[in-house]
Amino acid sequence: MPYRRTENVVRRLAAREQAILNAALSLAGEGGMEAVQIAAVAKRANIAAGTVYRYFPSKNDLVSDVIVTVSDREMAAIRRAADAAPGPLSALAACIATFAARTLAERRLAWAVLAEPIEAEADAMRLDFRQSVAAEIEARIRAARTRQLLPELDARAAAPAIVGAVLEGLIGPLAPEAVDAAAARQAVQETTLLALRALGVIDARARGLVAQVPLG
Amino acid sequence: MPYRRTENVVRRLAAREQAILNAALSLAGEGGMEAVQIAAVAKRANIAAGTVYRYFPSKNDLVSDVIVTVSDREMAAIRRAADAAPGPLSALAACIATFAARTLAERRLAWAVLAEPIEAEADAMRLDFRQSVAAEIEARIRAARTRQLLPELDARAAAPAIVGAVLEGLIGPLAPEAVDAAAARQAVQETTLLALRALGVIDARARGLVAQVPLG
DNA sequence: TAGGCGAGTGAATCACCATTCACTCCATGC
DNA sequence: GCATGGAGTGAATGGTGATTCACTCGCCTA
Repeated sequence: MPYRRTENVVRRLAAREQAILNAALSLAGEGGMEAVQIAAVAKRANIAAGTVYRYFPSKNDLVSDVIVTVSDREMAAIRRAADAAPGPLSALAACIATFAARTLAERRLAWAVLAEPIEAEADAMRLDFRQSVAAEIEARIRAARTRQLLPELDARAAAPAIVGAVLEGLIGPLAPEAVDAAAARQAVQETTLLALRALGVIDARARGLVAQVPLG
Repeated sequence: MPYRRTENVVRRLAAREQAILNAALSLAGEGGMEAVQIAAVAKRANIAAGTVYRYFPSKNDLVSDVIVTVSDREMAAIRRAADAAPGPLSALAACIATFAARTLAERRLAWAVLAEPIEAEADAMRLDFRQSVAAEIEARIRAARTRQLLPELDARAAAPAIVGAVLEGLIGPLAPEAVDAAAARQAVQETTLLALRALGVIDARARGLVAQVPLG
């Protein structure tokens, strides 16, 4: 007769799955996706390599889950910031600035999850994430355009470009290193301004659109 | 007594090295860096795998050489286009548009050489390439700023962002596919306009700065 | 033309990791 | 208590792909 799952066991299983996910996440945050190796994840989660496979069918599934986890968290933060803004234009600004600030705050993880090419299967999740960010920006652009707050432009094409500009400008290999919090804040503001100008907002700074920079 | 290298031999050796480089380049252009495998390169160059190692100490060296080759060619094209422009602002526009157009014309190769993470050693060459492009753009921005043709901005930070916007907007995974030559031309123009607006050029189109789009 | 250098070869080796599986052991259910 | 389901283990396996090396053979020198 099959055993029933004790309350205790259920909790332990869930905790262990979470531990594996956390281990993978922290490894990705430290050394990029290449550091996410089953042996390393297992070690960090204090279990044997084989045990990982009791929770995730394959490494790809694990990596996918890591990406989805990060994606959900980040998208929620971005939407929250944008929704809290007083108008369409400042929502757009908040959207970009939040994405920029949080990305910069966790450079390595963001890079691993957004930019590093990986196995095809997990790659789909990464694409979803990028797509979500771009879609959100695109939606905010359209909202602003509807109210005549932006000049005519191709939102569908502009959104990915904005994502690229933020990533490359802030966490790409050529991006100037932000030494301290002030420098980081400054970099986020500059990048947001650049993005808004690209979309046709000439005087964002004067209008106070980039004043409120989210933490990270 | 060591043999001297006959004229014929020298030519054959050079030809073979070139063949290997070309094989690697075409493979990268078709399937990205992961397609650049010693066995595949050797096969395409009609030689044995071991022979590759008579010409390149390691795969990394081969990949580095591929990147340098592409980099030199592209940088020359970009500089040529910019230098041929009538003024600083149109030089800047030409610089960006040329980079964009040529990148789009060879999406896969450009992606392989500019964006795909690879082994650390070869990665240095890739960085050099990105750095060169960004530096060129940065220089053109400064030149335009000197003549008061652009508003105040941090050229050092803006240049990488422009590179990112072009890459992501044109050949990134989210970029709209350019179906035909007209669509490609259109996409390059849009992206260039976006970049110029980001830098504070409000009426680039009206001023005809993006009219002349290089081929590819 | 004989002798021998060194380019060319490609099967074997090495390294790196994901994945498997025969086994252990603890908690469950009677 | 005792039999047993199933989580946990980690050494062994397998696949992929770079790199090596003992050997062959064509071309150069004398």
